[in-house]
Amino acid sequence: MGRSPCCDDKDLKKGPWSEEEDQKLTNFIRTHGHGSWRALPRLAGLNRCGKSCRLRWTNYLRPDIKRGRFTEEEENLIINSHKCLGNKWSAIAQRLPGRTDNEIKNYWNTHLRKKLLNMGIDPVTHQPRTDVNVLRSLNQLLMNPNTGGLGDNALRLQVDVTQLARMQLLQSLVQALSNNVNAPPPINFGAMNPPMGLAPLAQNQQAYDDVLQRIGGLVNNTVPDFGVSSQPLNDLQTVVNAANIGFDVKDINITNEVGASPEIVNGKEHVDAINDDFRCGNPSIYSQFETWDTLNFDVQYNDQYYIMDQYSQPDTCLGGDTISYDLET
DNA sequence: AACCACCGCAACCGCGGAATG
DNA sequence: ACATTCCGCGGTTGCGGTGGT
Repeated sequence: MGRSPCCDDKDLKKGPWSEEEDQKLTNFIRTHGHGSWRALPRLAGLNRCGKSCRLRWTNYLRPDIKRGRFTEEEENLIINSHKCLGNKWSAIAQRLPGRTDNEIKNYWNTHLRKKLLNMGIDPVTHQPRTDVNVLRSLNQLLMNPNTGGLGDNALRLQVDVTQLARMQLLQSLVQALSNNVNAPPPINFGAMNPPMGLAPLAQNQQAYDDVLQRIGGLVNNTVPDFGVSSQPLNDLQTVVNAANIGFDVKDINITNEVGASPEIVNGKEHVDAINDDFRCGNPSIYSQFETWDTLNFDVQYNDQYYIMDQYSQPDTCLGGDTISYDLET
């Protein structure tokens, strides 16, 4: 019931589109718009069903479609969006101008899924994989003499396992902190880097990069609720303490470059009530977080203060969107 | 050169829900 | 309120290209 008989006609052509068909479809839509997809094929002189025409147009012929390889930024955006939205390809596509849901879906299934699996991350939950197969392969690598037995690989694996345990501990910790129903959602750490040294940032490029990456990782994999209290700040500090990164979060604020007047909440500058309420899991307000919002972190490290700026994607923004950051003393 | 396996991608299929009568 | 039509979405398929043997 309620099903379209659209493609029942056995005389309708299926399969790859010819250049002539593409031309007919493009010309018709440029002149008349697509209107009713069902009526379009007849009006345009095409022996196709409306559904096939719509698909060909939206996935291939549309003039604003971006071709070519996905950039690293696009990859990150897809992964971050997938973390929050799951397989909502059309919703994800809205955040990548010029990319179609079909293209993103294909790219996910052929590249990104495997990439995450290779990184030991479950592409469904975006959590570190702890399933039997992973443990088995870890065990095999540890025992296999061809991989050096207890050589470099084994040591690296030990570090991985330690990191895994550390992450699970941290996640449990934050979970416990979030028992209050009014508390923000638990923070998802994603993959963590090995602990950094404590050398002064300015004299240690690696440490500097690690802090950037660690903060980026924390925020990037977090969709913090910057709600009407300073609770998220407390939570982030808790995380920072637990992760033993070695700096103090002094302030968090969001500024907005698209016209909203910042307001002060508990001494913190916020964009507005809607943005403050922004959180993962409520797609209806995703679009409220505007273009080029900036997330600022003031941090203290070895008695020095740093200002961390994180810029969102140049589109609507999900929490955790990050493409670049600057560190200023 | 021939065969095979794998991969990437365009296109199809079927479902759910909104719109319409 | 109900039946029917239409659209959009996510899952799946199958073809063509490519690389390995």
